[in-house]
Amino acid sequence: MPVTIYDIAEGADVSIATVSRAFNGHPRVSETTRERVFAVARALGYEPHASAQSLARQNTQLISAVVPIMTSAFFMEVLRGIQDRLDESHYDLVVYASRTLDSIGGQLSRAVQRGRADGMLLISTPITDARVRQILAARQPVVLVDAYHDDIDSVTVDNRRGGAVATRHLLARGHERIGLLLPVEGSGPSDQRRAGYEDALREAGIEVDEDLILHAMWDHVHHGYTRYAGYQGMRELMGRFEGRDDGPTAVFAAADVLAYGALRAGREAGYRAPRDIDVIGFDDIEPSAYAGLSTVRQPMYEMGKMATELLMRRLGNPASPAQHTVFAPDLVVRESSGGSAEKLV
Amino acid sequence: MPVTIYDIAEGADVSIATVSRAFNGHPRVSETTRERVFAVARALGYEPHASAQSLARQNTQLISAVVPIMTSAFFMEVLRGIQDRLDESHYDLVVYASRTLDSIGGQLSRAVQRGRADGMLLISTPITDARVRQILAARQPVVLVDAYHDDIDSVTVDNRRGGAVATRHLLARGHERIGLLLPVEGSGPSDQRRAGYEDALREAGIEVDEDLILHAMWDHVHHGYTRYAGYQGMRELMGRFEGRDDGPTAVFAAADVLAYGALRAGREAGYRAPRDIDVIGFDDIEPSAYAGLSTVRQPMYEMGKMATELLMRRLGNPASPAQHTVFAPDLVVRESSGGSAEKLV
DNA sequence: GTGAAAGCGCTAACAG
DNA sequence: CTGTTAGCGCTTTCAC
Repeated sequence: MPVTIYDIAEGADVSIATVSRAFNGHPRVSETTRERVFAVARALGYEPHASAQSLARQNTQLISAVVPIMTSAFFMEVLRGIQDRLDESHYDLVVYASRTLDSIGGQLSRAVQRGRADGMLLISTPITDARVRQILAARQPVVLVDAYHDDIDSVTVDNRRGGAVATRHLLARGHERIGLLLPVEGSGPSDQRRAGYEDALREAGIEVDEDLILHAMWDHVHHGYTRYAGYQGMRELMGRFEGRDDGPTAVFAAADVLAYGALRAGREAGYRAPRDIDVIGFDDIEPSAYAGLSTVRQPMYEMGKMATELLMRRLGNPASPAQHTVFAPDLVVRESSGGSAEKLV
Repeated sequence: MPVTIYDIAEGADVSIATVSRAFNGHPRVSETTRERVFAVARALGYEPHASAQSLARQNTQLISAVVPIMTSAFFMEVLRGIQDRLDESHYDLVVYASRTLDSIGGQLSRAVQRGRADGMLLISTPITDARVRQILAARQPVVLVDAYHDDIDSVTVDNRRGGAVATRHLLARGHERIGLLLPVEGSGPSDQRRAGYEDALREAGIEVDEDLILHAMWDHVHHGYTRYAGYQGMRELMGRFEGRDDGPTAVFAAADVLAYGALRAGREAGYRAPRDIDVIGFDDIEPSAYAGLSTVRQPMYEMGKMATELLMRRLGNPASPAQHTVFAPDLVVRESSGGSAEKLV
């Protein structure tokens, strides 16, 4: 039978209140009783019951993270950051990983259940009005990562600037016909990346050509954030310029996974990057280093850490106005756009 | 103020017991009152309080997973399997990711706290006697993944056979001097992989040469499971045969990350795989496909799923004898040992 | 400094 | 079919 404060109260000949105080470091417990309590507790192998504490204290010491699992490589890095910050706290992490972007609503509902967690981290979760209501109704502190809403704390990378950085790199390499591969329409971050792409082109005095821009129409459940979507997207893009001489000489894929698929489609068509076509992605997930993919890096670890930091603060101060942290993206040049391959592996 | 069963009992003009019964699908509640209860609950936006339920029911509907975060790529795949199985249940997942293999004890302690979770998944966690005691004392169902102990359910891959498979592949490619790169000594899985390596050599009538075998002495906190350890290990190995002509013509790295480092060290020394040296790893984590690394694949997704399945069963039947599931490893030939590179990306 | 007692919100006998 | 009541294990006033 598990041992409770009653057992140790009896053993130490004090009341359960004193045991509780002793364990919670309450100042007004005499040194001698405190020691006696601890001695008995140790002898009996006592451990406070988490659920009972949660109920009495009205908090769980749990924070939850909701994440679409197809962003796994991205999430792992963010998770490292979360974990590092959490290690300094007394919070544990419960993970709600949804298989598709649409089932994420269900995971969210579980995560916001009363008494489940004290706060919530939403990673790469598209924020619809319905979800905002759900979140607000839960009266739980929330921090968004890689997503944005005016009224909710968020940590993002400057996607627009990132899009521009990627595009400028390609422009600097002499390209003027630059394809843009996007996930399905309506994703906040990728809309921004597109805006950056257009910014850079206009800067360079180049007109935006819709023929060069393509939204994935595949893998809708993953909102087009898959290798397959990139593969099909690239084929489609190449198909548009079949037999013409004004096809793209470079491609900016708005996510690394899209770039992987694009590289493959290009390869199948006989194009090698960067010999025949330059390719750059966005994210810099782990495999990209091995694939030699040029990309725009999001500081995922830092984003996770910062998001957790913000959440910890908000836990202590729920009323303060929403805070938005924006990280700067970094250009990472690898062989897919002419960089040296020597840094690989 | 959050709404409780008392509020909805009052609103529906029944007792709290009836509300509780209605929500728990108890058969003996009349259809009419049930509907009335639900109506009021919906109107008031009632949601049961998780902690209160946990305390009263003496279970949390939470299962925990303890994992060393440096096995992240491995873990992500396992996590997918866990999540898929969990989606069919009413359990949520709390993740204890430790930064080093040594701090895993602390995470374990948090995970086993009374009232925290109903069961536990230990991923790639070395099982010492002290930990076994800790686990047993917690009286929590536990399933090990990628780790083994007689008295605890486990899901593993046949590491010995995997080691033999990798080695035989190299032997079949004509190699007779095969280097073996291992993490620090004493890791269960890698000891088995080494045993398989020796099995294969003996089968082929080749004597085991200790000079060809090397334990990482770097990155002790990660028990040598890092790229850096592989890098240094490979340099050390090459150093041993400096100026001799009996150096290894192939290397079996007991983990993919070690292989990455080894490839790099080889490259720096002017060796390219597979032109000058064959390299094969173990695990088949995601980047390996991009790196073109031949490897022995562990079915990580299936292992996660199976482990969760076993845990669910044990939750219902705590007393049954420990069950050990062993998966067969798969050889995956890629360009680092002569396979076609066309499948990359 | 310590104890008594009233919750925290829900479940589960036990009655009826 | 439904209500009463006693917990689940711990925290926290409020007294002394």
